[in-house]
Amino acid sequence: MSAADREKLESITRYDPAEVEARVFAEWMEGGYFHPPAEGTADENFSIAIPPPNVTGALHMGHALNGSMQDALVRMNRMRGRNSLWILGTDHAGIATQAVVEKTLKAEGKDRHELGREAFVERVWEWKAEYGSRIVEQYKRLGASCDYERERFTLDDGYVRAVYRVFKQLYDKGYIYRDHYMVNWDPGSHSAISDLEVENREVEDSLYSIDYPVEGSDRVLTVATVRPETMLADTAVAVNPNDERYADLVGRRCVLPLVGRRLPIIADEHVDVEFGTGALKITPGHDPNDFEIGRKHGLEEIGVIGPDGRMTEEAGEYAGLTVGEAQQKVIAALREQGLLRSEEPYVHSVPFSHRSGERIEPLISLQWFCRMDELAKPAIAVVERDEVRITPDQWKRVYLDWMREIRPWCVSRQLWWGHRIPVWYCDACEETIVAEEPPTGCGACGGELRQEEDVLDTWFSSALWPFATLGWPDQTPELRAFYPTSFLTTAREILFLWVARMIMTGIEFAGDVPFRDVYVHSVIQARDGRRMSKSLGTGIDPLEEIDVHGADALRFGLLAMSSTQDVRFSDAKVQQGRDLANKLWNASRLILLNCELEQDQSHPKPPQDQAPAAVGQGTPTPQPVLVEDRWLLSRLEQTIASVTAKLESYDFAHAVTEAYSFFWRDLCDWYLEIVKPRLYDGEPEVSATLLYALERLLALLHPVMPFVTEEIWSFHPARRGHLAVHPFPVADQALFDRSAEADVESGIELTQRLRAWRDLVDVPAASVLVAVIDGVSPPEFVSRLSRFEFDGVGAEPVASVGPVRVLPSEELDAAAVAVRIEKRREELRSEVQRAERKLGNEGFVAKAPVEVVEEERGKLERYRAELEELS
RNA sequence: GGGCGCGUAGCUCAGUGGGAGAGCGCUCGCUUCACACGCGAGAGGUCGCUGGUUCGAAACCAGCCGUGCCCACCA
Repeated sequence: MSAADREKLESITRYDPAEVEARVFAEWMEGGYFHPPAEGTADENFSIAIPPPNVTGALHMGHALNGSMQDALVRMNRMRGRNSLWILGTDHAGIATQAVVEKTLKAEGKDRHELGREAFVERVWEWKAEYGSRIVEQYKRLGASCDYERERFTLDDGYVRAVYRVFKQLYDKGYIYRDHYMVNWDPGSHSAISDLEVENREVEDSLYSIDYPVEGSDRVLTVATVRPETMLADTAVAVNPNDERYADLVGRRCVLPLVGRRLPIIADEHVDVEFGTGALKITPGHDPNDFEIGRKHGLEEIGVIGPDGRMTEEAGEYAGLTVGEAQQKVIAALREQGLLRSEEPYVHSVPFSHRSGERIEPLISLQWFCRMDELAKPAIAVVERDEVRITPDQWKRVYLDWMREIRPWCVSRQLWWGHRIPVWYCDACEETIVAEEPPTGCGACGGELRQEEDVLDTWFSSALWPFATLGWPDQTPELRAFYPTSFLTTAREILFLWVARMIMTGIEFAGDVPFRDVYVHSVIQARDGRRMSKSLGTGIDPLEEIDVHGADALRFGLLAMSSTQDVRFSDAKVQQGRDLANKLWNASRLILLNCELEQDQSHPKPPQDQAPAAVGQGTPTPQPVLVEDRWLLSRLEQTIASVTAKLESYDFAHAVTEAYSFFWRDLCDWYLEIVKPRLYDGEPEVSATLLYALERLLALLHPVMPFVTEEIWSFHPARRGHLAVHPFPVADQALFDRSAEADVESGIELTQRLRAWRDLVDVPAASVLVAVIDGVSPPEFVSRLSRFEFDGVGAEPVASVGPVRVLPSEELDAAAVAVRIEKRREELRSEVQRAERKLGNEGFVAKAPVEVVEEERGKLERYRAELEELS
């Protein structure tokens, strides 16, 4: 070790992530480790496509958790020598990005219509150039080992080609079509949105009952509605066909109040006899159910509410009013005419735009749709057959249930920022042309063409992410080497929005599923159990956590928190991660400053050009003789086996806590304390064991805590290259040693009993007690770590702790000892009672497995013997 | 309305048929030559409630109470 390194290790007693992280990350980038060659096959390689964050986004806890999981797996596989690609990129996020830029325009006192489409889009690109890489930089802070050289954007040129190719092919297959249909109109973004972008919220409204006079009769039909203003667009009244009260009215007409239109009275199964009076006003233009009923019965579709959220000319005297104003005016008019029968408070669920937060206005408009049923079929089959495995498996059923009920997808959006739909219209001959490249003129009449104004739903392009990022539709080397990807982690909220659609498009266009494994991770909630959300102000900023505690601490904490169920964010877990990083640093200082490799086994620093994956493990496998060394290595190898298995099965929380407990308890609390005298003596065998264990432990932890492990590794005498590309340890079963484990663990147990005994009889911590051993001597360390000397002579013992007979001494207070002994007797009596009761149960002895019964008998015997001794 | 979860120590959570666990917090004791972001020792739980299955239940089953999420076109 160089003098400078030694000086650093000696002087820095607290790990400082802020000093380390940027420097280490730069070294990885310089090494090019995250940019694998496009070689080999997808089966040999490992790849993940990151769920692309919005360009407008900032790293939030969901990204951080998701990124920690993905990075752990990518790093582990990279260390195994596989070509590992984690592809990174951002989503153009149509509505969100357009909204951001519109806001900056507004601040300048302009709006996008003044600028015009072209200039506006130009403006958004400028915004993207300036701010679009923010989230990518934030992923670097987390330590994410993405391939930053292959960064993609859903609107870059190649990606647009993929989107147009897919659109065209779906159109040619007849899946994509244009129709006047009921859509979710979002007045906030002035666009249609898909069903999946709608969230229902409970709202308190008023339920109005209104009398519709029946034509040529003195009867009335009383209908109930929460939206009286839509009555202006009513085109029928419906009753249930089995409703005898109204059987005679079906086929007749009633008169629409305020408007005077004659409305047919129709019969439809949809109407609930029990609800209200059993009569339902039908507004096909502004209610999704009524729309269905209207199409079934061939009713007229009238629109009285426009895309601007105001009443249209069709609304007559109400034209120009907002929906709310119109409602008040309609109610006032009805009340005046005595047709308002009642008004009562009513709580029901109402659709809101997930994007803008505004209340959805259902209305009929001309939109592009994609029918999904045929695409869904194979996507259902692959999940049924587990060719795409969804974990935890309850989500498999959720996926399948949804896919089996899938409905057409409204893919057009009335925005300017996005993939402009590749459709051209000829006004001269009414020809519609769908093409991947802009056509020069109308093929039929040579007339001028104008392109569709609408853009595609953002999710239409993200659905292609796993293969479009690899260069599809070209048959690129990347596509061959990394498709299908290996794995996807996701929040469940985008299971339908994104995951299902990737599976469908992957099968249809890339010829295979996009990934083999989907892991649906839990949601980290705010500390108080509410949702983390910007608007609620409940978000916790991962970057602040990184600033304060370090990226490794946050990563460890998030993985430790993660679980199959949702959990509240735990500062304690992040702190545990920070403490772990610090302890790793300090334990490593102790080891590195006191251990040396045998001369001929140490290696020079690696040449820069050395192929890292080709470098094997640096420290030679030790051949330990002493029981504590064998114990440590046995525990180490078992931990490697277990942690690896847990990472591979996405059980991150248990993986990290198990590694933690091996390191903290076994290595630091026990092994290091046990071997300190040998360590300070410079004994070669301890050096060999510790350097070996440290190397393997650092490698094991590196996927979870890459920075601190890499930093420590830079001081390790066996280092030949970066840990990021160091071989990942494979458990060496030859080092498993059950008997060493049993011996050391019983020594540990005895040490703890002796320490507890001392504490309870109030012996000063520093004083050494004298005792003799009755029977087999425990391992050497027991005496030292418990501050007992086992070579006493003469005197009558004053107490027994296991095989240890404590001899009298000045520091021992006889009364305290007596109290302690009585306490132990109590414990033993209760244990004996419990065991006797159990063994006295005939059913237990007869039916429980033999080994369980035997174990119980053994315990009883031991307790009785100890009790005997104490009497 | 349908579906899926959850209810275990003061807090946040593990634990899925054989004597209740972790981290944090709390108490007591330690300036022990890696670390006070540390070391040692403790206290603390009728495992939501009620029944059932079993020799044995925190775990399995049923019901109830509480709580969270997803899906759904009753105005």
